[in-house]
Amino acid sequence: MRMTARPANAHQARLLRLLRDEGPRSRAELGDVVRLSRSKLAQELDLLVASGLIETAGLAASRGGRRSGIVRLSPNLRFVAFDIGATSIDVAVTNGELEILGHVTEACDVRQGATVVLDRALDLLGKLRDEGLIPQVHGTGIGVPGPVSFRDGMPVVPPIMTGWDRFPVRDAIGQELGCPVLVDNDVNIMALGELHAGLARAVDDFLLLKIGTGIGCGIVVDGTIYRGVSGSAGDIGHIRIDDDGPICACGNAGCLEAYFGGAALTRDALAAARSGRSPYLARRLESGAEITARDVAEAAAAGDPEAVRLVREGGRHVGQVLAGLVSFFNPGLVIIAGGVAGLGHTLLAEIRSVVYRRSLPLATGNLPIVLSELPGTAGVVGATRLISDHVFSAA
Amino acid sequence: MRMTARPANAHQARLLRLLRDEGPRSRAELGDVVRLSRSKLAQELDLLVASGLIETAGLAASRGGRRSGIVRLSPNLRFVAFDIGATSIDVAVTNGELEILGHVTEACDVRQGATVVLDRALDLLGKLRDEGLIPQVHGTGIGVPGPVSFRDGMPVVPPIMTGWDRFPVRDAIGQELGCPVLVDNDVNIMALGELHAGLARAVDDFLLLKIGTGIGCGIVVDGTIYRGVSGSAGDIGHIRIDDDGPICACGNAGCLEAYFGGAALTRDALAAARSGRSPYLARRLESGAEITARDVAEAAAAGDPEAVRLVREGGRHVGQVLAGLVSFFNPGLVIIAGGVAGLGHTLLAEIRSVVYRRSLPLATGNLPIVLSELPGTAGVVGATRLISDHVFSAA
DNA sequence: CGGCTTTGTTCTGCGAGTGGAGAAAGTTTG
DNA sequence: CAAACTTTCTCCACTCGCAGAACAAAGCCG
Repeated sequence: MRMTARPANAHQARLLRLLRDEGPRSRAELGDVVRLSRSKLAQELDLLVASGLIETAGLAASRGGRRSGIVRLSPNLRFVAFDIGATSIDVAVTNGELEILGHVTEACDVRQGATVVLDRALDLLGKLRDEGLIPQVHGTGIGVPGPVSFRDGMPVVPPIMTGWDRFPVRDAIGQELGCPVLVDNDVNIMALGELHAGLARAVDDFLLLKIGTGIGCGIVVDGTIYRGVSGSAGDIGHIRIDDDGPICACGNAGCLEAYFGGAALTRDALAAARSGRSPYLARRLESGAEITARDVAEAAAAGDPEAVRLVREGGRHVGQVLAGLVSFFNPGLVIIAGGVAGLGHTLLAEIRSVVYRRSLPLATGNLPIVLSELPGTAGVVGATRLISDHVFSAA
Repeated sequence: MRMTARPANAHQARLLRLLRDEGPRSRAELGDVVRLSRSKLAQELDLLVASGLIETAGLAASRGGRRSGIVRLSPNLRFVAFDIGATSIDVAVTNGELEILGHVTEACDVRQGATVVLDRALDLLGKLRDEGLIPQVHGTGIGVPGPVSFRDGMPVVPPIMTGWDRFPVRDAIGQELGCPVLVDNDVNIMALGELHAGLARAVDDFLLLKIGTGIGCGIVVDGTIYRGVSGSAGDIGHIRIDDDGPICACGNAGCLEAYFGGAALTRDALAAARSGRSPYLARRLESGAEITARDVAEAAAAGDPEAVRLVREGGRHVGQVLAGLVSFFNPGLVIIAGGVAGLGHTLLAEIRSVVYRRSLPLATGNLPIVLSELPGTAGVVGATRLISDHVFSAA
């Protein structure tokens, strides 16, 4: 009876994913969902119990006859998530149902390089382990802020992750933790988080727009992440808005990120503070504090007109790009997420207004554009979803 | 022994698609490709022969021992393609291997409405039938120039197809011809044509950019057409290029189609002719001829500077939109097709230049951008591919 | 308590598919 | 030209996955 067992066939994999997504279920209810004979279902469940992946948990209420036995994922199952952001690390541990049991966040500059940052992440995991939360790790999902070769489990020519290019993240962490590991782009794992626990649960094709230090887009086609041929799909930060816009770090002019996103917003906010156009931000600057995107959000919430104008402008530019993507991709849902999503409804209203005006009526007719309802957890949930999909699949 | 048989299981379907794509094959060679025991393979092939879908065709050359029997798709198989364009109808008939046996084209304005245009298409099919090319029709694929509800087999709120909205094209033609019918967007079927017979044969994820009366984009994900949630995916003609560009028929300003595409190019060519900026086009206009996109192509080929400038400008605008799509979608190939593709290498060079400059290096690093090598036939081949995939699938 | 319903378990049988044994057909070698 | 080897085809027995029937166990209801 090994605990590191994998499902032996597609039926077992299906049952595990069902128990993960729907929680404990009686054997009879499972029989209603999966098209299997009662004998076959009982046989596979018995094998899963014997393998230690699931266990029995008493009897369900009667449905008019004999009470059916409940099964659930083993409470000893643990998945680990590392969500590496540009300026932060999130580490979380979940049970088999992907419920977060422990979650720590720490500021950390990704440019310190792969070894430093990953060591820090492992330290944080050690803290959670010390709390006794982790009898054993069954899989680890990792998100990093840049393009990833999913097949190789490593970043490829990432623009902001100095010292990470082709570092074998998957293999290094797999060695360290002795469990299956998958690595993906941080935006992709956020999209998976929304697919698992957020507003996208019933949607097959959707976009997740993440506006933070950078601007990226997670693409879900038919319930699975679309990564493109080199793993860079969704990298929309440098889509052109205007030929004579601000110069971008990438060398071109008028990129979306040159207009909006962490650096651009800080730049504009600082200018507004210095010129005095924004009294709120000017006071902030005088008090000696650094001006960040968060301050703009507060200023806008406080009604500072220049801050509101900045957010509106940003929303307009994001909307212009998103409108094109909606026409092209015709998604069933668009979710706005990321640090700057704290700018909230002012931003959302502006984005909506542009998209609904500029995209095809057929594409926008039934298209919700919403803010993420998973602030801070979409990434880690998505990371565990990624690896659990892998672990809960036929060997 | 019915000729309208369908494969009875997934094995038979697989074998039929193999014979369609690779041509006649010996039983022994088939055994090398499909993972089936010799006995099982022989059994399924015998069933297919009995159903009339395939037939034996002599013996293959020896591979060192007994000669193996060759099988091929029945030469009586026929697929029909209707490729309805904005201003033309193409009707073609193919054999089971999707080789074109007969092909007729006729100018026809799609705005005459569904019944008129489809009757005309059926007339043209009648001509081919009179030539004795069509013993029986096993399936028909139809492409139309507008968004389609693939599930319902009908156009939905198509902008340029007056009199077609929700007309049950699939069911009407199915009734008329007594065979399976599928309807899709004309750009999607061109993409399928490239996937079957063109440069995209070895590529899983690619874009087909069609520049004609309108501008559209076929999206292939993992070897299958992506249609979006309402069937309008790829409708990129109204993506914004500039806020203060020409007013578009859609009501917004600065759409791609307002800059380039059939109507815009004709407009600009006429202006160039009238103003005398283009001597070539001016002569053309004086001779009483109508000025069309084709004239611009000829003028550019003849070295008329203003015509060349028009093509370059157009290519630049197309490239600006395509660059964004490439960053977002990260395809493995981009094919440029459509009537205006006659503008050829001038256009292609300009598009390439913009895309390679403006898209992410990771996305463009190994990205061929090429002209279609299937001038005039991509649509009809794709239409028959669409329906043959359906007919050659397990019932 | 007795009949009815639901659930769990055992057993038999079916159909798909594999792989081996030969027969058939060709090639190569002495 | 015959013998030996190779490849292909056909037939058949056997395995495996699975469904469904039959039966046993457990619970509801009057």
